[in-house]
Amino acid sequence: MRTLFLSGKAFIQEKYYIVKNHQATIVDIARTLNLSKSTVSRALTGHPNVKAGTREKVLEMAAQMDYQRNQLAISLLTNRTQTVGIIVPEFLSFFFPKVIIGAQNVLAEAGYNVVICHSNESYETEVANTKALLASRVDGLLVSHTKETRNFDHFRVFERKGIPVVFFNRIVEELGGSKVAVDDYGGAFRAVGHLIQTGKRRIAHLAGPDSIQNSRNRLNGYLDALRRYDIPVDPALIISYDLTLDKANIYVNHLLNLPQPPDALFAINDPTAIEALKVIKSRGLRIPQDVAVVGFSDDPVSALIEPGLTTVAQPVDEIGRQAAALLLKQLAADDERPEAETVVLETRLIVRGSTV
Amino acid sequence: MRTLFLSGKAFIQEKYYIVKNHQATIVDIARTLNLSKSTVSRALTGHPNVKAGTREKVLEMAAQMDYQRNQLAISLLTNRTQTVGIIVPEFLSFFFPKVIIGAQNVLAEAGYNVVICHSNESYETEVANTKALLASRVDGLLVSHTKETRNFDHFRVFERKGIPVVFFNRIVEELGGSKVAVDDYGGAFRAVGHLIQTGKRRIAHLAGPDSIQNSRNRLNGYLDALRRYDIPVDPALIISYDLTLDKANIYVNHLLNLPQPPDALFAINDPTAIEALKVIKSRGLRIPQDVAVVGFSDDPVSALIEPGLTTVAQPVDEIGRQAAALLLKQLAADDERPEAETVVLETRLIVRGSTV
DNA sequence: AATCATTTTGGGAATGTTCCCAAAAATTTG
DNA sequence: CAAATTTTTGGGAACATTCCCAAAATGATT
Repeated sequence: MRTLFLSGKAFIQEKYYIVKNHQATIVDIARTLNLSKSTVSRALTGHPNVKAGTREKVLEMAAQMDYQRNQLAISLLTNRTQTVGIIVPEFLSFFFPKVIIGAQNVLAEAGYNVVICHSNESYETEVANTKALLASRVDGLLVSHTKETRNFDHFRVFERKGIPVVFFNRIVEELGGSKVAVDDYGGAFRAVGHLIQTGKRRIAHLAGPDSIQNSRNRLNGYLDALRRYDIPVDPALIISYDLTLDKANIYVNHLLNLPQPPDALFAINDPTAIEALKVIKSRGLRIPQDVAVVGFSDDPVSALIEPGLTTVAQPVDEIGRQAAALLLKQLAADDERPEAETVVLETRLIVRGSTV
Repeated sequence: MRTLFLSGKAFIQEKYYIVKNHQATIVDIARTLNLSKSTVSRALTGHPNVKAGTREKVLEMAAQMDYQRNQLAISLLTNRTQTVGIIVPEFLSFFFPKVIIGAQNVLAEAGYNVVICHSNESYETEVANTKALLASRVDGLLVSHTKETRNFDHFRVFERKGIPVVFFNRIVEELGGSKVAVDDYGGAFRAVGHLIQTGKRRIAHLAGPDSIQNSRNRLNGYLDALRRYDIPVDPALIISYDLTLDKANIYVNHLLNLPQPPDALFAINDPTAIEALKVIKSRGLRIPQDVAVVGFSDDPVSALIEPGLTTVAQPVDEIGRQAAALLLKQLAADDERPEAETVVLETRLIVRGSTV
C-alpha cells in the first residue's frame, strides 16, 4: 500500500528491504493524487494557474506526508541558496555573538538563512571555512578575519566568482567589497585624551596584533592624542600582543615592574583591560589614583565589576545590521554589482570608576 | 575563446550577454582537457582508476579555474549533506556559545559542517528554524528549546523522518532521541545545603519557567535540601520567572520588601544572581551577612565581580562535546539507529564571597 | 602476433525541483 | 452548438555530481 506513495528509487527498494527515512517528494504527492509533478509544484509554490480544489488537495496531502521542499534541488536549479555565510574569529566574548544576532535579524527579514563559521583565530580554519562555504554555494559572505590572516587570497576567490563579501570589524583595506568599521582612531584619541585630562602622563598602550586594522587605528589614535598634548611617546610603554589573556597578565606585570611604571593604561579591548584591573588590584595599587585603565568596546561585564571600567563603546549590533544591509544591497542587484561601500560607525567614551 | 571552457547553459548565454560569475564545473574541466566528466570526477575524488598523468592535469586545471565542488549536487544525489543543525534559544550569555564550540570541534573532526540557528527564545522562530533545517536537509540536529516551547511536534517530524535529534541542556523527557543534561537536582541540592550550613534559614529561590526541565529539577533540589534539614518551605519565597533580567530586578526587590525577607537567595542562573547582587548592594545590605546569594553555571563574570559569586559549575563545553558525540553515534549507523542514550554530567559547587 | 588480463576512459541514469511549451479541459462567445 | 478563448494540466529539459556498466586502450603472456 505504502509503496504507491513513493518515488522511483524508494519503490524499488521497498521490494528488497524496508524503506526507511524516505522524505516525501512532489513526485510522491503527484502519484497519490494522480497528478503530474508540474501541477503539484505549482500548487505548492502558489502559482496562480491551479484549480482551487486541486491546490487544496495537494496542500492537504503535503501536510499529511510531512512534505518539506528540498532546498538542495531548488538551489541547484536556481543557482541561489538564499544562504549567507558569516565567519568570525571567536565567539566567547559578547562582541561577535551580538554582531551575528544583528546581522541575522536583517538577513532573516530578507529571507536569507545564515551559516556561522568559527575560525577560532586560526588562519587554516578560516581558509577551510571559505572552502566549505564555497562548496555549499552561499550567496554572500560576512567576514571578520583572524589575527593570523595576512594572506587574503581565499577571499579574492569570492570576488572572482562574483560572490559579494562584506568585511566588518576587522576590515581589509586592500580588498574590494563593502566594509563596516567603527571610528577606532577617534575612539582611541578621545580615550587617551580623557586620561591626559585627568592628569595622567605616562600612558601605556597594550595594543593588538599589527595584522588587525583596528589595532593599527587604535594605536594611531593613541599616538596622535599624546602628540596633541605634547606628551613624548615612550616605545617601552607600547606593547603589541596576540590577545590571549594570559599574555595580557604577563605584559601588565612587566609594565608595572618598569623603573618608571605607567600611571595609566589604554587597552586594546575590554577583556584585556579587565585582566589588567585584576593584576593592578592584586599588586595593591589603587585604581585610578596609581594606575587608571581604559578599555574598548563596552563589554557588559565592564559595568558590573569594581571599579567600573571606562571604555570606548561601539554600536555592536548595528555593526551586524549594517554589514547585513550592505550585503543585501549587493545581492539585490542581479545585473551589475553596485559599487562597494564603506560604513564607519561612531564610538563614544563611557567614563566609569577606573579613571575618575 | 573562453566559451570553450564553459558548460552548456553558460555557452549559450555567452552568445547573448556576457557570462558572469560562472562557477566552474567538472564538465568545464572535462571540456578543456578533452576528457569525460566521469574521468574528471574520478580524478578529483581520488578514485584509484585514473592514470597518474591525467589526475595531475585535472587537478592543475581545477586549481587554475578556482574549481570548487558543488556540495548541493552531491548532497542531492547522496541524500546526505554532512551538515548538522544546532538550535539554541540565545547566545549572548557565555553558555551556548561555549556549548556550540565544544560541539563544533567534535563535529568538524568527523567531517560535518554546522548550521547554527538562534531561536531567540521564540517558539515561532524555533518552528521556522526546524522547517528551514528540514528543507536544507541537515543530517542531524542538536537542540536546546525555547522557554516558550510546550508543543514539541516540530521535533517529532525529525523522528518520523529518521533524522536523529539530540537534546542538550534543556531536554524533553517525553521525546525520544539522545539527551545530554547536567545534574541540576544535585547541584541545587548542594548549593542550598551549603547556604543552610552557613546558618541561613530563610532561603528564597528565583526559579526559571516551569516549561524548562532544568528549572523543575533545580526547584526539586532546592525543596529536598530544605526538607533534608527540616526547614519549612515558604511558598512566598519561591518565585518562578521568565529569565528576563528586568523582571529579576523587580522580584528581588519584592522579596527584600517582604515582612520577613529572606537571608539567602538561590538563583536559577548566574545572570539572575548577578542582578540580585546589584539590587542587594544598592539597598545597602551586606553580602553575605544580610543576604547570601548562589547562582548556577559559573559564568566567567561570576569570578570577576565583587563579591565573587558562589555558583554551581557545569562542564559547559563538555555538554557540547557529548551532545555531538551522541549525535555522531546515531549518524554512524546506516542500518538501524542505535538506541537513544542519556548522559548526565556532574556539577560542582564553587564557593566565593557571596556566601562566606 | 594473437589472446587474455588489466587499466583507463566514456556514456547515461539518477537525485528533486522549476519552468517552458504544448496538450487537454473547461468556459465563453457568436 | 461550433468556434474561440481561457484555464488547467502534463511532459521534458536543466542544474552538478556520482556510480554502474560497457568500451577502449594498454600491458602481459603464450
